Amino acid sequence: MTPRRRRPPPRPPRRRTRHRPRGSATRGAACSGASQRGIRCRARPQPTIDDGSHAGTPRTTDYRQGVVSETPPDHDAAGDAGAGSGLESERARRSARLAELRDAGVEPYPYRFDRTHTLTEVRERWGDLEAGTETDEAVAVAGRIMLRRDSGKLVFATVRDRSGEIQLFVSKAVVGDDAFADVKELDLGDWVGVHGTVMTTRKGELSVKVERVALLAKAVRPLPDKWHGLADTDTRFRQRYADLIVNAEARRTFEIRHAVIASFRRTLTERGFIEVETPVLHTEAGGALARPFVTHHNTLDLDLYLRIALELHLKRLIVGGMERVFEIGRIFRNEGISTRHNPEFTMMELYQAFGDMTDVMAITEELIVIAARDALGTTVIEIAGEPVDLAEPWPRARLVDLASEAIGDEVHPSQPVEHLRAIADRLDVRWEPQWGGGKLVEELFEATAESSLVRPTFVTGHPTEISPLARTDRTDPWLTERFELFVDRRELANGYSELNDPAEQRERFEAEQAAKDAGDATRGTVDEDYLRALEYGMPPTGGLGIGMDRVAMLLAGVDTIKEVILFPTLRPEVF
RNA sequence: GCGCCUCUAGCUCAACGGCAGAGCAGUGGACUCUUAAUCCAUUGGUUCAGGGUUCGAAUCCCUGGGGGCGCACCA
Repeated sequence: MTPRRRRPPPRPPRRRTRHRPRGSATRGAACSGASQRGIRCRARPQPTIDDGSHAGTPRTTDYRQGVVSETPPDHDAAGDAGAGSGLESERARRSARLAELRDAGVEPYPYRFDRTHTLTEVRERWGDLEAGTETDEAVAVAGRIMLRRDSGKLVFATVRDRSGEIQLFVSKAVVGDDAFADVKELDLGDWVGVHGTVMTTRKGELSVKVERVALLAKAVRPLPDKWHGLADTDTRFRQRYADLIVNAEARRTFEIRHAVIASFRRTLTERGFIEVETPVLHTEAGGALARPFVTHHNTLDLDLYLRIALELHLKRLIVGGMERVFEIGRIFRNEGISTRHNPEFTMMELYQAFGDMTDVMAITEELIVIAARDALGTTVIEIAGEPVDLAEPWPRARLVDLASEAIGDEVHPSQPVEHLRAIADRLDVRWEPQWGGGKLVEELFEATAESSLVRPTFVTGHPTEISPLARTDRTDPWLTERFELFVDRRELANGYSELNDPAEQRERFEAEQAAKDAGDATRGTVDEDYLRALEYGMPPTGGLGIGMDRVAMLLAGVDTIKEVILFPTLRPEVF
């Protein structure tokens, strides 16, 4: 069992993403959202509804009576609102409670609350109090009410802040009748600020003995099931806020993601890299082979592309003498969506002057190993069910050798295309006539060898044809000094010795342009400004790109990119 | 884009051609040491939408919508 499987004890294992996509919270949300705007829930062709006058519509009438502004703030109204059930009556009941508070002169959405401790700080400081201890230590804490246990003249509530949870101990005898009644009116999901003293119960549960409770924000909408949380992946991603409230696994995943990115920044800064920010809006979409998103600037009346890579601007900075630069930024590719692909994703790219491919391979290993240590406290993770120690050296193998071995026949981009096409046909690999030997060899590699790369592996020596920005291999003119890092059959990183000869770069660009003109939309164009930059002289340089989402996936142990992106791209919800 | 799967109360799930149900949440009540508190009572449904088959449809068929998975594209 690896540490990353650690879960808070009281909860059962959260379901992994793919099982049972059940329930349809989306609809519920859609309903209430719509009714706020006076639109009838579940849009059916029913033209009499959308005129805003709901009085004659039986199904919408009853719960509407409870809505704040229309409700006389007394208990009867709250009672009426609570009659019936379902989301709308629940929202009405909670809203009516808001109105009552306002009427009583209480601001249900105060501006601030000064706390003395986070909940984990309380636990750290008083965690070893013996059972049945009362202290005079006054604290002010804040959090969301997650659970409540009501036993007559005592109420126990579990509140949670970002750091952790703690129990509130509310005694009628301590707070008085009125305040006790107010506490009983609190709902699961409400944010509260609490003044009290630290104590432990007879069974030893560390608690805050409440003296005063202030409502910090009312939850008008009920929380998902307190035990099962949300199961429907659609709802989890669309309503990430709700997912984060009820799903500890999701919170943990994004903590890991944060730790990984923070770790990268720290490591690179320590090694003399400067963090920069380059344009997202490009006039040419270069640096990778991918379809771009197109957008438009009105005043300039100019079509622009969202960047598909960071590469070309960063290398301009190497020309400018910045020597070591990196950027962690969002990239956009107008391609398919899958468990491994989101249209926008986060890439880290770095460039190091005076180095080559071997330097950036070393940095790749270092970055990921240190990130694992920082995020998980260990370098041992589980990949495809097997424990793998990332700290062990990662094997390196040439792409052509891996492909040849998997095929059982030597392949190399220098071979006649007919020969390579015949092998492709034999292996049922589909090819296109404009592909040269390099592209064919890459396709053969992907079809045969790639799926066996589970443990971290550097694949090196990609054909020149598919690597227009990488420097030619010093021992083989058909290949480049390039590597890709594969882990769990996924490409995680890509780096090379950067091509810095402006004349050769122009030839490569022209080949890209020709391929694009021939109909391959993913291919590149001639970037004249970049060529001009190279003409000023770019020192020998090693460059690297790492897909941060995929590193986060690897270290968080999740198998869908949507699990590491807070708000993944989805079709718009129908309200 | 193609194939397969899926959608039932606010949430988690039953019912699989014959009266739409449970747990949680909510509501009313009991309880001064609970831990998903417990106990008693109880509200809540256009079964994703539309059409069809049938005496009868949540269930079978068709169309549409959302989502998931696989393939393709890519990182």
